[in-house]
Amino acid sequence: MSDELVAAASNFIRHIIDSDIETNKHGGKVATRFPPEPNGYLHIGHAKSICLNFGIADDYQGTCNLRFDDTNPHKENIEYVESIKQDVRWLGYDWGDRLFYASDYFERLYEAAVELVQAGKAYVCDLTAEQIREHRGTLTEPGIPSPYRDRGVEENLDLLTRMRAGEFEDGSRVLRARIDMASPNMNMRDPTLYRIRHGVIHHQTGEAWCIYPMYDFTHPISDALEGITHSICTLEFADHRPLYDWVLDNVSVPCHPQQIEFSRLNLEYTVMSKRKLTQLVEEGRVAGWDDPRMPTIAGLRRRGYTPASIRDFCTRIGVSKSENTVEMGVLENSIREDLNEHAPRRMAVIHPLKVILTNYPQDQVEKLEVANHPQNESQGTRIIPFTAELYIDKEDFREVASKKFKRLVGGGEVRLRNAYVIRCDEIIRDEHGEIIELHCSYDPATLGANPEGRKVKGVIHWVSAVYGIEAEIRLYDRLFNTPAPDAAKEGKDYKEYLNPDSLRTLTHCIVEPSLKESQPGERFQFEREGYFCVDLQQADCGGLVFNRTVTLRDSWAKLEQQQND
RNA sequence: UGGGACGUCGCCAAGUGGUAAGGCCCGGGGUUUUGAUCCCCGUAUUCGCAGGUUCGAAUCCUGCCGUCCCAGCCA
Repeated sequence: MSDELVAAASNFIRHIIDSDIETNKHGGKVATRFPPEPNGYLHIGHAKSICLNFGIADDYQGTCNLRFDDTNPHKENIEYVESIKQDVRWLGYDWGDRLFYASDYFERLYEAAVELVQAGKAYVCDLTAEQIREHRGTLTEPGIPSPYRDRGVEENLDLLTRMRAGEFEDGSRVLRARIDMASPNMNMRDPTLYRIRHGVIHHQTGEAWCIYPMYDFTHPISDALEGITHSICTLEFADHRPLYDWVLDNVSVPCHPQQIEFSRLNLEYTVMSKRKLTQLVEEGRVAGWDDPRMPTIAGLRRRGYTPASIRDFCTRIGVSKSENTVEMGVLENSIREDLNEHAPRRMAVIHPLKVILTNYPQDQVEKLEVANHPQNESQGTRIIPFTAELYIDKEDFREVASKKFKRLVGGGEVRLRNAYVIRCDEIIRDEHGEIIELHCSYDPATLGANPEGRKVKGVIHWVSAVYGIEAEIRLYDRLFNTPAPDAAKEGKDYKEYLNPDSLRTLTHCIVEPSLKESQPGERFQFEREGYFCVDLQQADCGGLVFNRTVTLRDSWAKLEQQQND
């Protein structure tokens, strides 16, 4: 994290913490937590929360716990637990010995429930889920009390004990808080505290329990038991804060953490809800949670994003309470900035077009020593073989083109990057008129020197046809073709906006020979093309596979686009 | 029509009564053997709207408008 120059932006949460420290509200301590539910993989929105919580802990010499909110064994599993730990660690954060599970507190949670019952503040309710819903009222009408609301303490205690003992079926009873059925806040209309769940094996507690506490009961108590000072969550929990405070005010806990809500991240051209991401995975719309098109941490990692770039992104987008949708350009800027500085340059031809240098000795090989980074000598050099047969990219040749096209045209000259200036003398076609080869001549005086008496503007990349190696290159684009797939029009499903061209796989690309030794996860800039990384899962085909992380900025493409409009 | 929150440049976002930071995007110019990078320069007389208080308001008050969230035995 040493090269993070971007200072942590001022935000309203830090203001609150500053003032709490000033007034010694929590004894001057700062303790946060990141509380994921292990029911899916982490995504870039979670990264925002991770950076916020761990970042605050770092900056205030406080602590940040990793706590799994594992109160719903139906949806949770150990694979998710492991992936979450891996992703948080990969992002560069360390929870030290402060790894917790809400399930660590099941016994104490149960004691707290007993305490509420004894105080007449909770009761066992025999209504069905549907009846409870009917009794709850609506947004504009108060609810009506459950017929079981005034059960005696002893009966409630007995029933709760038997719920725990497994005497009742799923759905037959719940424990409810006794608060206010007429509250304008739905969350306060006698919320459910415990439900019965037989037959599920919890990934941490196994079959020890058949009743499981609800989030609204678990979260405040877990926070308090861990001595959390600032319990940061997203906006949709703001309505739950009165309940959070009610729980802490009505059971015996060591402290009363403060819940603060901020707005979650939305990103253009993707979806962020766990439900939708899970659906994309389960329906095979993508290749898995780590598909490079996914906004998951695992997907971004496989795409080639660095932890530093994601942290940088998170500080750039800031933290506030307003609804927001961040443009992809911000994320792309973060990774480009990192990779521009750190990624070694290489040459790779994505759409090969053969070039034969007719005046170059046909069996000669020149070993050109080339810089790995144009602005950073410390990255050293490498050797690239130059031969009479080369490949250039089809996109870099046009038979005829306007003056604006600064690449190779029929009869014209262009600079081969790090090598000679060549002239296109002849265009060779197959029987269908398709261009299959270019015959060119090179100017021997132009290696590391400008040609005499003329200016050659264009520079294109190339790879020796003799020494180049074949590779598969996967070009990724946005997953959806509309900026807000979530805001789908009436009757439209977000999946209808899936971009059919989000992945283009090119199998016969030619890359320079030095890439043969590259390792999974290694990142490069393919000059004039973009940033690529060696696929983490490459192996299926035995060969080299490169994923395009992001293109280079391309003012030529922009110009051409404008001309076409 | 109940409750909670939010509205500052195309997208984020500072600003907390003293005269609109910054980033991304965008436009113009320069350097360049990556149409990349880098470097300059430019981009809100105005803060959802309307009133009011004040010498002075994005910041305070009143009213209005718009957007988001809430009726799981999910988190």
